[in-house]
Amino acid sequence: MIRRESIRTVLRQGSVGSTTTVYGWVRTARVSSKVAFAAINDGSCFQNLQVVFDRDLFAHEQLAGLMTGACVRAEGTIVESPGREQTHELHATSLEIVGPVDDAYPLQKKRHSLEFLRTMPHLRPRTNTFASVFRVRHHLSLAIHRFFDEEGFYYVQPPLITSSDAEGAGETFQVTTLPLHDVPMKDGKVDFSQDFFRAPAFMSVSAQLEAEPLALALGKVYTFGPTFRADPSDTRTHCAEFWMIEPEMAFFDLEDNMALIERFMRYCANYLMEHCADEIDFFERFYEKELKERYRMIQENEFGRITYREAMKLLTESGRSFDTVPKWGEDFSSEHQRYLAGDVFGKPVFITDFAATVKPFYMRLNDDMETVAGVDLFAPVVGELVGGSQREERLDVLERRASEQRLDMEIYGWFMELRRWGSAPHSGFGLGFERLLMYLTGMENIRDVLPFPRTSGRMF
RNA sequence: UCCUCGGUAGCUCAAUUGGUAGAGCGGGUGGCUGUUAACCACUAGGUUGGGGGUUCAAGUCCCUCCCGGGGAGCCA
Repeated sequence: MIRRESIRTVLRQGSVGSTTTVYGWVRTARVSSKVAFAAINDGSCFQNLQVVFDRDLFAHEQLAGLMTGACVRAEGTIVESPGREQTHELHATSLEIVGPVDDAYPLQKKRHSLEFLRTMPHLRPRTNTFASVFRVRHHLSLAIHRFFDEEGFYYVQPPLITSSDAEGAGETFQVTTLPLHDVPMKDGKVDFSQDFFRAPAFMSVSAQLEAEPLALALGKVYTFGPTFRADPSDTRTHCAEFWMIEPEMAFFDLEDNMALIERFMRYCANYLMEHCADEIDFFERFYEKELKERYRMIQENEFGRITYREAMKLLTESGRSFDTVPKWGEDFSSEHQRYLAGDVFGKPVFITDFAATVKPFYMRLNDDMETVAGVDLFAPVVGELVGGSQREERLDVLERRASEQRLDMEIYGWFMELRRWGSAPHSGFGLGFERLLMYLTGMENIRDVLPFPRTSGRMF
């Protein structure tokens, strides 16, 4: 058994005068004639531990192993530090170079570009930036589970392999065991009866369709899992494999839905402020100067609220010349989103009651017969964070809208049956986990908040 | 897929109208009585993304391909 204390434990609970053993990776080392210093980090917290070496006790060759990136074990006494930058440090009595590095080690103690670090996903977690991102990612995940648990939701796990392409979502990855060099054909088409499921199968692009039946039995449910999109879109906010949170609630209308989204965002912001203070300080210093203002905006203010109709009016009367002209019956472009969330409101803003033509068939038709009870939450910088709606619970209306959008009713058979027997008003939303993480860390590329990002054309 | 900007030492970047490729960091060697991404001295390190072209002469101009950043479209 390896005996050691984490640096987090040493710095937060270690008592002066006690001895301890730590393991960690060298961030930087300074050797002078009488004394040497090494800052080591084991990932347990943002701070490094300063280890001090009396040069009378350590051979020159041994200290030469304290190169940036080397894994070391240090044993010693915890003392108060005379230095300004840390309250405590470790006076070493022994040092072992557990995993040495040579001069080809690519990470230096100075700052690297994010582009360079993207080429080495196996090493970049050893940087302040990525270790912080992944610690925040952990805490945000926990915050999400806690929030929904406290709100009385059940965590459900819909399948990742599905039979249907969720309406409105993007392109799918197909799952097959058919031999790609010799695909069986029948009547000029692929013979899926010979495939694993005896039918075409896809990676899930949304859990919503499967979440609805669970909500209409358990009341309030949420999903939190990976989602796969084969869109060729190459942008800083898109990824082929990402995580989504998709709550679905019986007996929630659109107002209830929005109130839930607001409580959710506030809970996450509060939780991270409490658990990731060092990381948030770091991100504010190096990545997003207004980061804490962003948190305050979520914690202390109601989000903006505006209908699609009002938003269109605002855009057309703004006097701005947009590349895409805003037009009733069409969706907002990203410059429209940026204008509304960034310039007009300066905080996240709900857009509600969209023209029915821009939203999928399952959103509830409003009494005006031309808008639907959908809601999008646009945030400055990252754009669309949340998309949700009150679902259409009236069978006749749902069937009419589905046929208007020329959907294959066979695939949606069971979805229709939910409305045929014991139908209930219900709502839900979907939230991109990585986009939320981007918003709350200030990172501006989705590839930098995923440990091993998968994007079109690149597996790293 | 389209538009746009870029690719120079391991990293971050310089290099005037086309005229001898440099610096800081990192590495090596030595020095320094407690440093804070320490400091001082010396040193090694380059087919300027690949290929082709113009020119007496190309990192610099032209063509083409590759790779990366940003934007558009689509979406979360």
